Amino acid sequence: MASPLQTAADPQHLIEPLTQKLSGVIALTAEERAALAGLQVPSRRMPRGREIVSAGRKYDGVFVLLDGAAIRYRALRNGRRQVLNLVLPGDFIGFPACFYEAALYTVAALNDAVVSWIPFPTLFALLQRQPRLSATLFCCFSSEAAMVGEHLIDVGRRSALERVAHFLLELLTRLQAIGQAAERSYRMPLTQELIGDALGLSMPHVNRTLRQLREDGLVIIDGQHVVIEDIESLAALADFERGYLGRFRIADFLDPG
Amino acid sequence: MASPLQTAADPQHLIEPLTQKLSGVIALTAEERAALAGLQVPSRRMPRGREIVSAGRKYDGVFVLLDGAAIRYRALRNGRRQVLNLVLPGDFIGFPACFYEAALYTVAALNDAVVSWIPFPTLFALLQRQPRLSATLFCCFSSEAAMVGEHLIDVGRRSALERVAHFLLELLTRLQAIGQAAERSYRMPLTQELIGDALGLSMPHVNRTLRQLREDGLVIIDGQHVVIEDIESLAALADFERGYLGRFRIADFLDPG
DNA sequence: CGGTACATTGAAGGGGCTCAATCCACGTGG
DNA sequence: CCACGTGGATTGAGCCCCTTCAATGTACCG
Repeated sequence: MASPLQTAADPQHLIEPLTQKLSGVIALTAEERAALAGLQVPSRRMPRGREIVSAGRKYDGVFVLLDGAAIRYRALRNGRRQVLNLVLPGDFIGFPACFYEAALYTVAALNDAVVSWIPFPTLFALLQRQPRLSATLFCCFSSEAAMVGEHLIDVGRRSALERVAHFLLELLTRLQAIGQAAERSYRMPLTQELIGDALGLSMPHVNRTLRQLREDGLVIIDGQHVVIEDIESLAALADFERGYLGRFRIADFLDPG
Repeated sequence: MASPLQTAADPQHLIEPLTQKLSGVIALTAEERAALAGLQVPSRRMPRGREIVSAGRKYDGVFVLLDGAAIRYRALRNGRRQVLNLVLPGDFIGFPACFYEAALYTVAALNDAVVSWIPFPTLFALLQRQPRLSATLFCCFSSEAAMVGEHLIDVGRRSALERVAHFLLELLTRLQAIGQAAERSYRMPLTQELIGDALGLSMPHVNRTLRQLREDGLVIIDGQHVVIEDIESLAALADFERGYLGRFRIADFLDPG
């Protein structure tokens, strides 16, 4: 089944997760909102498992994930796989690889997802006309880079228990930011095998670690349903600081429009 | 001893490592070179060990490393430390943390270093007037983010031997790009302890791993002097692809000026 | 000459991996 | 309606890579 190309009947709706994300960084003017809405980007449905970006191919633009979830990963020659990050609605797909001759990583849909496509000429024209959006985009890219940085700290210098705890808390915070998590619970989009590939652990050990967290009364996990029982203790265990997911301060340096 | 503030008597010279780096992405016009040279940024000498950026503090701009070397790292509560990346001349200091309320990581000079300071208003004004430079900067940030990404793959899914091999090759490539390495040799700017903090290994094991690489005839290490004996075998061992350090392709999408 | 920083090497222990079996939920077709 | 296949979760046993702890070596410097 070929993925049907949806006509962008309602571009305002389609680009909305991105607009919402950007407006969390600076207060967007009406003109900027109009410029974003005017992008007229087509959206495309991607079935579960489909590769949205394939490592080694080249792309003349960036994708934005509008609905669903995806993972960015690299498959190594020895059969192992490292998941770099989880892509959630509003996130760009293609950074930082999009400017390279060949994509560095593969991005695959975790479940049925919707993505839109912004060609480079369109993107650069937008940024040239709306310099404040350009600065905001720097912030978004910074945020993604910071998440990979925290991820590196996780994998490099934390125990399995600390890693999983940190992972669960980061996911809670990110999902809350886009309204897909309650105060202490959410739906886990990854299998235990993928959690292992993200955290540099084997699947059996992910399972054992989750069991330990459960036995310690820190989390409840039933299938995909995750409940954080004791956020304080979990955050202490994981040395979790949500600063890197938080607010930016460039608004002070930009003209109001 | 307070760090002496140098008068920017020769800004063209001072900003040169950055200009050289940017001109590796796109061919800079005379106007763009002049705009960069006109930045009039003061440079400052940082003695070995000095913190250039301290985690938790806030900064109203970015630094550019002009000479020397530095590490970006996070010190964890449990006393451990993770080095995120090595900062070399021409690299920005402050990305991705610079847009946050508080710096996420600490950046410390490895040896006597020279940095320049670009306040946000100056930077944003430059980018607004020179949109091609803005796009080029996106590429530079992409490159830094990609290096952290590769670093994550290294630490998450490779053995100690593969990690160290990959690390040595990445360093060779990066130092060559700025003319600080010969075809197969360079001066190692990090101690074995710091290599361990970068690769998620203990110092004794870094030592043993280096010895193994030496015994296998892949590298020669004598103090700070590193010679890659067998690049092919080392690259095969490390699964090293230099693509992420390589060329960009945004030039096609930008007007020549 | 003593102190500091870094490199080197050994011994012992543990955290996480590998390999393997089992279980369960679910969908699908006979 | 049940047999079967499949994807994922769960659990166990054994082992190995890497850590921790510790001692020693060595160059450099005040």
